[in-house]
Amino acid sequence: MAEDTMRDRILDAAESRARQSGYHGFSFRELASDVGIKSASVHYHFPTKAVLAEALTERYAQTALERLGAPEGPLEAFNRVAALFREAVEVEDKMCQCGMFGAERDSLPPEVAAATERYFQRLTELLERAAPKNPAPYRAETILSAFEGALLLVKALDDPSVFDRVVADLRRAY
Amino acid sequence: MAEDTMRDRILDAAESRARQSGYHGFSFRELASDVGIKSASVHYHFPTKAVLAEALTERYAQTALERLGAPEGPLEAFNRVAALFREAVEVEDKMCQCGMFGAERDSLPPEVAAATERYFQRLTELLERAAPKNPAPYRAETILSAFEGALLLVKALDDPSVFDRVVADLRRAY
DNA sequence: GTCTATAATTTGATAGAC
DNA sequence: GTCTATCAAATTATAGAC
Repeated sequence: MAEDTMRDRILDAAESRARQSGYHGFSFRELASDVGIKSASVHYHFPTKAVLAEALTERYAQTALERLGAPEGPLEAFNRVAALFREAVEVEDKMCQCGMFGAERDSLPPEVAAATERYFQRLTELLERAAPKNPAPYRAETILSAFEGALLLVKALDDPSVFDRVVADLRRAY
Repeated sequence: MAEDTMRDRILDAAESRARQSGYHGFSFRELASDVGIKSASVHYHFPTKAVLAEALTERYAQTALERLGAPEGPLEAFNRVAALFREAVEVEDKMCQCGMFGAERDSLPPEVAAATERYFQRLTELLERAAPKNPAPYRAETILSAFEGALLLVKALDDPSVFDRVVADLRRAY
């Protein structure tokens, strides 16, 4: 969100809409309107929707992974990931973008599906590196599932407070 | 899936496509093609897409809640819900339909959003009724989050085995 | 109930002027 | 880089014949 190039502003608009409506839920014309240009000009920056969505996913993944860094223990890893997901709920009131694309995966252009998969692979690795087999072998997948699902429940129930309860409950089981 | 009326066949096709691509990811023409009629004939059964999606969500919710019944203890409730979600992964290889619509909620027609919300409210109540404050107050939301998120991770990572690991991990923490 | 035909709008995408 | 203009295809939905 820092850079103010038109390319980034388009990606900002795309991220907002994709996280609310999914890949099939936004159009070039809507993005163009959001940033104050015409849809033909969006195609100058991103030739196809697949290219745009791939760039969007890469940017989202890079930003998230940079913010997480390399936590040293299982608790710090848990807390950092929890803080990251909490921001999606409390600040942006939206799904995780990769969670949205992950759910839609089978109807996504292959390069977008692949970029989405890479994000979750890296997130899983980051968590497992911080908590090797402790307290259980696949705890990383459970934590990610619970967080992604908590965002989903927040939207489905229209109740942001669900997220904090799930995190507290999960922390207790840690 | 039992009744063989055209109405039910259309809903079957809609469910399959909605669980793969979301509300914005399927069209009347595709459904018509799936069941061997023309899109105008789909409109005879469901005047608008919103009406169709609402009926679809009601049917999905009713089927799921009937199958769950009224489990007597927390373990039985956990096992029944786990079995229900497992079927979505192993048999149908698709998202939970209400999970999909829940994620897309803010871009859904209001009646579809409302039907989706009701499903999760009832699921939560069912779990809380079976496990009152045991072992923790909001465990029901955590379990639902983990299951919905596990389906999402299965799709995102294209790895069905994620689901069983998450369930095993969750059961351990029970 | 299903069809043909069609309306009105939107979609992703391209050509070419400036 | 952004525009106007345009395209071919797809979208939800309706009217009316059979």
